Amino acid sequence: MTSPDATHTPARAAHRPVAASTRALQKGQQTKQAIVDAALTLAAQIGLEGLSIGALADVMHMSKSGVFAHFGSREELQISVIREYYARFADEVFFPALNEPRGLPRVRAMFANWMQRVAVEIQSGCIFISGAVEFDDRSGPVRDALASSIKTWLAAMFRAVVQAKQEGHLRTDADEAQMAFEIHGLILALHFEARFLKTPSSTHRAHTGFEHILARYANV
Amino acid sequence: MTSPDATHTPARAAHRPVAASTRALQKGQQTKQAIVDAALTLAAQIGLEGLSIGALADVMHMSKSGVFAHFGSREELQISVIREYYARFADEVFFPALNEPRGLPRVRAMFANWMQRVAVEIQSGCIFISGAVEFDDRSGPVRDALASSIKTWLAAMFRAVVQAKQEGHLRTDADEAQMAFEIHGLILALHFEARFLKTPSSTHRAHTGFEHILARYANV
DNA sequence: TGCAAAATAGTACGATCGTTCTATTAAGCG
DNA sequence: CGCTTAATAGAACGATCGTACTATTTTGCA
Repeated sequence: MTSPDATHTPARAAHRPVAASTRALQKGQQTKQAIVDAALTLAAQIGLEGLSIGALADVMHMSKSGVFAHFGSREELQISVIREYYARFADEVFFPALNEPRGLPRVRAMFANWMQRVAVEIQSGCIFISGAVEFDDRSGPVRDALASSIKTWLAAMFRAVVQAKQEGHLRTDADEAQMAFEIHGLILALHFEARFLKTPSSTHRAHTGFEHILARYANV
Repeated sequence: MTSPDATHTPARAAHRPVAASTRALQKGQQTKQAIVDAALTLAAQIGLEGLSIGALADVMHMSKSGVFAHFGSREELQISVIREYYARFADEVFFPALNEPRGLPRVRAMFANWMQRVAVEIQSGCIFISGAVEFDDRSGPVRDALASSIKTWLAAMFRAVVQAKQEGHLRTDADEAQMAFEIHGLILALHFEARFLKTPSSTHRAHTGFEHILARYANV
């Protein structure tokens, strides 16, 4: 899971807190980061399309033009939000799972981290899911950024499954892409039923579903 | 799967073509129906929230106020669209499956019809899915209408699974709600990966996933 | 055919949107 | 400190939104 876009802010490469290289972040950069943070919260709730510069300016106690100047266009703001979301997703879900050994343990860790994140997003909202719906028949740079981020993560999950098979943890006839698809379905059903329908048992259902998938694909 | 709202237009009770009872549909009623049809097409593409009366008036070659007068508010228009979508969904997915005998055959038919509909919606868009994302942290009558329709359908699917177990088609330890959840996940993953990511194999993946679920829950 | 009622059009309103342009303030370096 | 440049504010733009109110047209029945 490498960055889907090289124009990423260098300061956020490794760790969250500000000041990365020799020079500290300029004033402008840190307010821009603060704006993106607020925009992320806003977009998670009302969607990337619902995100408005005016509302964002209110939250930030800034003028519309002051916010706008940092991005130059609404699309660029949306793309910044997507990149920030992607970075946090990778930090919370993907990278920690690398501490687990290749194979099934890592797959389990990735799913567990994913579940944990979705559990939070039942309240806050998930930009990957809402964005996919909002941009599913549009084109342009925002859609591209979103699709790129999502594909990168799904590919990482797929690779982990492939490795599990290589390690001999899965049955020899296991279809890795099929397994990844079914896992994705569980996450989507969890998000749908928990966030929209407010079905309380959804988390348990997703966990059980994952065990069912393992029972099918894993060795003994 | 009964209607979630009794104020349904009586003319659409059984079959699509107009004129139901003794008196034919008044002019106003049939243009209203035409507006709802157009609104449904529009909403499937750009979402219930993206639906605007101005754009709808353009499509209909009518004035904004002419369109507006039929509904009295945008919310009422959105609710009409949801009801129309629900009615079509029931006609295409649920009712035909009742021709199959109770139990596994009917479950299979419901899933097959559902799949077939989603296959179409890969191009046109699905209001249940996009609506769920748009209204997942809102409240009000539109959300209520949407949630009611979706819950009605999911409950129908669940009942079919329960009947399958009653008929002895499922293993005695089969958890019906769990099975329904996993099926829902397949549909959501299909919609996500086919419509947004444009992964061509998604339909096959969903079919295979369903067979996996049957292999787990069904008797021999 | 004529007339009441329904259906539709037309216009206007306040709000909000993204964006542009210009002015003002704050920051950072010599 | 002073000066350049970056950062922010302010005002205005055209567009679009949902809705209200008032004509005008069309419909359907006596």
